[in-house]
Amino acid sequence: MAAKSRPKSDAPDASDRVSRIREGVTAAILEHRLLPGTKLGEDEIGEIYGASRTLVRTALQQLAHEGIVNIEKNRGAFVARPTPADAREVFEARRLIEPTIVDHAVDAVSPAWIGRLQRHLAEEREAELRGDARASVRLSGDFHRLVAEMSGHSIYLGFLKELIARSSLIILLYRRHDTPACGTDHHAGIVAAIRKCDREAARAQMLSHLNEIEAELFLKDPADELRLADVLGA
Amino acid sequence: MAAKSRPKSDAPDASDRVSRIREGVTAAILEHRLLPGTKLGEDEIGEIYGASRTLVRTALQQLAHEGIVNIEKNRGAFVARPTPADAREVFEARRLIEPTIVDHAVDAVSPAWIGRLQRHLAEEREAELRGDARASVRLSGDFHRLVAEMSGHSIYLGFLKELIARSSLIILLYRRHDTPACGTDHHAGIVAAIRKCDREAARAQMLSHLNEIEAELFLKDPADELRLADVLGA
DNA sequence: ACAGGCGAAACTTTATACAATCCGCGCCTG
DNA sequence: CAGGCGCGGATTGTATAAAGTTTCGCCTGT
Repeated sequence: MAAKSRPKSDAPDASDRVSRIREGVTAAILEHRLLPGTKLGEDEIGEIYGASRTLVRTALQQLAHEGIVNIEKNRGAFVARPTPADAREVFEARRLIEPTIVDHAVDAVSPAWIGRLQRHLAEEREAELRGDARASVRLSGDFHRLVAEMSGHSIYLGFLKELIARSSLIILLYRRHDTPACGTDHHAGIVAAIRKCDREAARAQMLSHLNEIEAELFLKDPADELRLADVLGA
Repeated sequence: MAAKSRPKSDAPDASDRVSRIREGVTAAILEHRLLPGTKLGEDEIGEIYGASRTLVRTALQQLAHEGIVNIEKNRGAFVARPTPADAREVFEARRLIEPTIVDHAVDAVSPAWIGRLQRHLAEEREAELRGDARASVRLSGDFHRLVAEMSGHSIYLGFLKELIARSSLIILLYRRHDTPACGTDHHAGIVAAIRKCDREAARAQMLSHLNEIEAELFLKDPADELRLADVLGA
């Protein structure tokens, strides 16, 4: 048999050059290395990744569809700058979806999954101890993504990926203090509830976790100085 | 053939051409004119819309991101063929999101919106009376989209657009009888509840409406003949 | 007659060249 | 001296051509 490996259509890493660009930019945004409003020139990115503008363009279009990049006609692509209204919508959606996700995660509980979750918690703790803020932020988002993968619902997973990426930008823009991005203790509590197959506790802890994150944000009133801030911020 | 490509004096938006392609294909899928598995050749579509493959490609990529088109590497784009498992996920997501959407729609109630909704109901009834199945299917989906627009939550709206498009494929694939796509009576009941600002009734009616739609589907067990059917169906 | 492999055609993918558009800067004018 | 106008540079949008891959048909060998 011609043992030609059949590449999965959705293999994120590996040989897909478009995916490499997309994930490189996404990682930079998730780690707060790219700030909202930053211009993402096609030639510039193409130079960095050694790719043609064609590939860069498709990657940027995908990111635009995910809501973390804005493409302005004849102007170019920019890292998105979510408004406070966007922020409220994102967190409301997360409060709706994520408790349901953890509920399904309980259905999929297994030693392998518990192991993956606990390994992830260890990584998070290590990054925080090391004071690596960038890794910390990225891993906090990855925790939520991991739970969504565990739930086995590909649609919820896709939605949540978008919400997490946008949340990263929101936290960067509107967080009050330099408090840790996502309390690791909360994550540990959620894992514990999942392991004990305690649905209600898991849902409740996820919900309060999200509420605490949003409570740390300072979301200006839309009618207030939002317009002014937006214009001046550009 | 080169002579034909003549840009109009004032092209409204070059990006609009991509949108026209995307919306044209989407409408064809929503109206059950394009069947799952149909190959969407780039040359073919480009010929139809008088556009270059570059534009067709971006449109198809957007549709792929919405989940109604599958792009297989080096093979091309095909209308998606949701599995029964996908169908269950889609309807579970809708059961989660749409009751919340109608809840928010109640907050936005106004004579203008009630008017739009009732005008839409009239359109639906007319199409059904006329026996126009294609318009009927499309309008049924449009009703849900309209309520989402009324809710004012752009994120929910974006998610729901995806879910509706996929639902259309699912209904086409798995509906048992030729029952009307979406009971117009249900829609009328939902509008009535919204108008009366009765949150609980609106949520409950939306939920039971979705349940009835899913109940009319015949979703084979995944472990059953799914694999076989998929292979033979191609 | 049938299985297996070679080859050509068609398609997607990628790169490059061209055209259109926008922003900034300098000049001219009032 | 201030403000408007027009030109130049740069960047994006689009089309076309080259390159790679898959698929299907045909041919040959057993």
